[in-house]
Amino acid sequence: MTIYDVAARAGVGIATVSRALRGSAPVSDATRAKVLAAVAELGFRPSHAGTSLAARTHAANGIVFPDLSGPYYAEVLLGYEETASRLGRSVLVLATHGRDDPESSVRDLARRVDGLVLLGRTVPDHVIEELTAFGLPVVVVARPEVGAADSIRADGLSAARALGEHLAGHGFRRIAFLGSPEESPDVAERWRGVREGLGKHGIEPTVTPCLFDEASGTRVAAALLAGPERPDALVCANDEIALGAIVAAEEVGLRVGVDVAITGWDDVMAARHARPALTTVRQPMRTLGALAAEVLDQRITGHRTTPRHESLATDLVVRDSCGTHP
Amino acid sequence: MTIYDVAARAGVGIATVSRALRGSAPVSDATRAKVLAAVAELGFRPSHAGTSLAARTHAANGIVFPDLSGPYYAEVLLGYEETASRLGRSVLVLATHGRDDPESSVRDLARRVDGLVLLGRTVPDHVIEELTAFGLPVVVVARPEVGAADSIRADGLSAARALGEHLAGHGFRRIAFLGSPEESPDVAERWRGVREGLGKHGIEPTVTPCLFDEASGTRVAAALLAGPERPDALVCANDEIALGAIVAAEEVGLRVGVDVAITGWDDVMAARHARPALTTVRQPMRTLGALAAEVLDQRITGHRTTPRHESLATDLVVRDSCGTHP
DNA sequence: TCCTCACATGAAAGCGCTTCCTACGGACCC
DNA sequence: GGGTCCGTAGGAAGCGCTTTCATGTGAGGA
Repeated sequence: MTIYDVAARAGVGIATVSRALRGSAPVSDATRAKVLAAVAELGFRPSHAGTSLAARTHAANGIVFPDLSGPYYAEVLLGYEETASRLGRSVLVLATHGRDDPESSVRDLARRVDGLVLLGRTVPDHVIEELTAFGLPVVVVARPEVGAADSIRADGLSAARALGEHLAGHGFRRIAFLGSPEESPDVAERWRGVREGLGKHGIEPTVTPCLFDEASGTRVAAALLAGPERPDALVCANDEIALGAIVAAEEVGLRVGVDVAITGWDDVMAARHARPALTTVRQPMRTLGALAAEVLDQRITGHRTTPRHESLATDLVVRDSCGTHP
Repeated sequence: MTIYDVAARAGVGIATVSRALRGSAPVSDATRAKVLAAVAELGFRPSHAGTSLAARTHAANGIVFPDLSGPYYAEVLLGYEETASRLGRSVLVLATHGRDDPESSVRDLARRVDGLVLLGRTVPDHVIEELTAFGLPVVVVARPEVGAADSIRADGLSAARALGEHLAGHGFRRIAFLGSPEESPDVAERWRGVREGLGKHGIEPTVTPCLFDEASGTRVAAALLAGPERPDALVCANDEIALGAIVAAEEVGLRVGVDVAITGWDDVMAARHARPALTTVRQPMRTLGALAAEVLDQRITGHRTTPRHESLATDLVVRDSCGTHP
């Protein structure tokens, strides 16, 4: 079932079929009707490979995740897919997690899409620079600006400041931050904001490195809470750490929100169902994904040629884990 | 940067380059070395469209979700992507949720992949039958067998029976099932199992239709708990409904696990962080995805031509929301 | 020494589409 | 009524690759 069959059925040339279908050049109404009738009768759908080869376009976007576990990325993907498909593009996903050669995987992916969205620390900067230099539109999400790539991020600074001030207002003084600022710019920003917010009240928080999962949260929090200078507030770099920390606090008999405040980041579903409910920061993840698709589309279609850098606001969500409220 | 450039650089014909790269025919060691050197120097990577057109293959799999929200599907996708990419295939995702014409979207997707995985009720049976009749390998997940498609599911029957018996053992007698069995075979299976488990103890549960989200869970549970014959156990078709039901119970001052038991299904992250922690059923979602990729690959490569139908075991996870345990 | 054969290689024909270039009419103008 | 121009349509080239078919080369046998 090729364009030749349709052309033969409609009694026209293949060029005309192509034009009628794509609207790339004027076709008389009568001819268009004949073509469309033939297409319908034959159930013709253009071969993607053929189109792709001839038109040098893929009608597809890629999206690269460090990994897909956790609710965070799923939401981003959802927003991305929704918008991309509305713009007529398919979505190819790639998770670099646990992959032997992420760079090569990303390069391969780059050969079959018109543009690429990269989330976080998936590949080194030089790979991104190469891709953009090659002319491929790239959008980085939750990652510092690099090369000619567009970038989108959630601005955590003001929310982190607000969080710091809020904790100080509750009277907490010995604040520990759980997370590794040097490993991720996002975490660094949160750390900085919290520090600034607390600084206004003359409080100097400490920082303890921690991986992004529950088990690490439990382990690190347990060590801190059993230590000599027990903190009275644990500010965690994400919700999973915080949920793990709540477990640790409960295990040593501390009342979360009373004896020790615990806060997270991301507002995953578990955050509002935890007891006490977790104070956290909500990120517009679906919007992040949708915006990435849009920004990428502008580049692909050539509607824009200068880099665009967007920053989305985040919201502090105060619940009970940072102290009960009147 | 095409195969011609490589051929010129290596001083051979393009056919030889193709053979050397794909191993489709013998090439002398010396020639192969020359070709590989040229490839490395030029940084050549074959055009996907070209390969795809000539070889009539896409080296890509599709996966179609009803929607991507919720932790459930993200895990399936993760397992799928991991295995598919290990098998050398890219993954194209499509979420039919909120789409004006899911059938057409799926058909379009089908034109650019070598095989397709469909989750749940994304498109009508006749579409699947068409696709398989056309020769496209299709695997359905969490959906009844259809046409020549392979199928993979999680067996919820025995876990549901166990759940029913467990609740009866706790002494609960007025059991309400929240979910719509007629809308989904999965839910029907859970309903049936719970009913059978309770039936052994002479208990006849009721069923109340409910959508798959928290808000619906809260609404339906609130109505039931305020009704004339207040149930003492709510068996929910998934965790989100159950988490919503917990909220409803708390709002009317009932102690979950004491005054009313509440159970879910899926074991999402929030289930173990809820207080009381949610009794639920764990499904091997990542394995489901990985198995789908493998089963699909066997069909694509032609290693298998007869349909395969797999059923994976699920586990009852007993926590505190169904009554405290000694 | 000549012939056969296996093996390695190149030329060329597609794969299904887009698009440039050319050709054909009919309408319009002088 | 003849020439010009515009709108429409077809022929054919080419996108980058795979693969068939034909050819050349050296090793081995007679």
